[in-house]
Amino acid sequence: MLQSRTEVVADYALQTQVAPRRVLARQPLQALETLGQQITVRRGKEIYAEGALADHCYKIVSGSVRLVKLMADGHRQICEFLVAGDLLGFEDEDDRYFAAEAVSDCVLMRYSRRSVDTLITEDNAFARHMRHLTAKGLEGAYKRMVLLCHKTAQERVAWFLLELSERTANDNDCIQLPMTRGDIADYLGMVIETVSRTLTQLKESGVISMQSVNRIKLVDRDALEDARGDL
Amino acid sequence: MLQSRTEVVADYALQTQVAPRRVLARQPLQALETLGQQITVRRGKEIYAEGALADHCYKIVSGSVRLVKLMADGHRQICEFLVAGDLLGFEDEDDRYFAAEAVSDCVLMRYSRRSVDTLITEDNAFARHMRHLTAKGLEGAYKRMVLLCHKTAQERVAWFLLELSERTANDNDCIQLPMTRGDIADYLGMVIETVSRTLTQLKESGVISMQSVNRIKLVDRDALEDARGDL
DNA sequence: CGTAGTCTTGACCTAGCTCAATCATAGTGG
DNA sequence: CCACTATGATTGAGCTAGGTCAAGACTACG
Repeated sequence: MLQSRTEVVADYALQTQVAPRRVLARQPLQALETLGQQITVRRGKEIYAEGALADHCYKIVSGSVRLVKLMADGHRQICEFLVAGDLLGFEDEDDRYFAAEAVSDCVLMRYSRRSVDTLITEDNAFARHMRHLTAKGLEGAYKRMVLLCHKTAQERVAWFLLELSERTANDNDCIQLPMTRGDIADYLGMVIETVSRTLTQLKESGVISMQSVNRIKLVDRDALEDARGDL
Repeated sequence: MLQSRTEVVADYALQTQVAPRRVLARQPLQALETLGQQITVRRGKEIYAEGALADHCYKIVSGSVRLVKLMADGHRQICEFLVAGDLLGFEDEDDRYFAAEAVSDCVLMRYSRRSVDTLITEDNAFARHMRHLTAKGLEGAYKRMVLLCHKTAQERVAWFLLELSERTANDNDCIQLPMTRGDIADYLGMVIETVSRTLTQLKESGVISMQSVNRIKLVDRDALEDARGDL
């Protein structure tokens, strides 16, 4: 299982290269390319800690990342999953509001906060692009808020699967889940058991099938979209 | 009651003038002052609609505003409450993701998107300040996410009351609720009845008292902070 | 005084949580 | 190659917080 989780990483990297929706976004980011150095982070390791000084920003080359907020009462909230191509830690704040952890083995580009700041003040297109990304991030957060307030377990899981299938290019409507059920639960505001039960329900109603525990085939995408409801 | 809701507006405006936490934020925004024109919006009226062209930005002079997302299934999500001093609609997007409505009668400063864009490219301090505000907004959204995922009705309402009391200066730990129970419910991901019940519970346990239906006194702030839990 | 909008309270019901047992899979060491 | 172990996933059996539905109560205002 660990093995398969690691393989996914390579997939993402490859697929993102050709995913058309990223091409547009790439242009203004070329200015970054020369500034960064490449680093790797092993599965489960922290990229940065909650409360740490925000001295670097990152771009995910391959692998996926979770943004984690840990509560005193032991609860864990996953604020966001990020995949290859996504930017990370560009919030304009002195210290991290949440931690970033590698869900699978990751290759990242790392940029110093200072050089990014300079780029933002000097390159208008880049600055505008960053503002746009932040706005999209905020929009996504509000969407999740609606999800967490008003949606049933089925709707949440359906939404999650569709979202993941859109964000990571995939062949034949087959998606790899690099994260555990626990991760999904903490992302969707549910418990592990409910995530598991909901997946089996979807499987039994023929909407999805599971080649392995973390390889899911979207058999009936229309039914899944119905199950998600509108957002 | 309508009367009292309207009175609050004037209070906010006055109090924000002297609230120390706003003073710092005001400096970089002075550049805006000359660009805007003042408008008023009556209680319940739309400032902008969901999906509308985002051609203006606003600053709240007095009154309060809700950001509303309406779902096809009839559910309504209030993404944010904004009070005097807050900025509104500065997201870098072509059309509005949610609608903005006046919770009470409002006085707003309105700026054309074009002039704000120019200011952002020309005034680095202003641009930085705007990035910082957006980052704070995102942080707030993630906090709400935690709230919606893991918190009980009591914790949500306690959090809401404390939040409101911090954001709107108030005398003697007394806060005015410009919004209805329905608004609060749609903000906290609950139903009207539960909001009402929770408020009575807090009242009966002596944590708060209610001078009128929308004027709440925080009798025991410590107990309220306990009820909120940590965030 | 009547009306309309808002708020409160009560009685019920259910989606999803908790607790607990079992199963599946990958990695390990002999 | 085969136990053995650890981690994760599934399934089952209750239980409860909060949602639903329905009936009143309060308040502002014409």
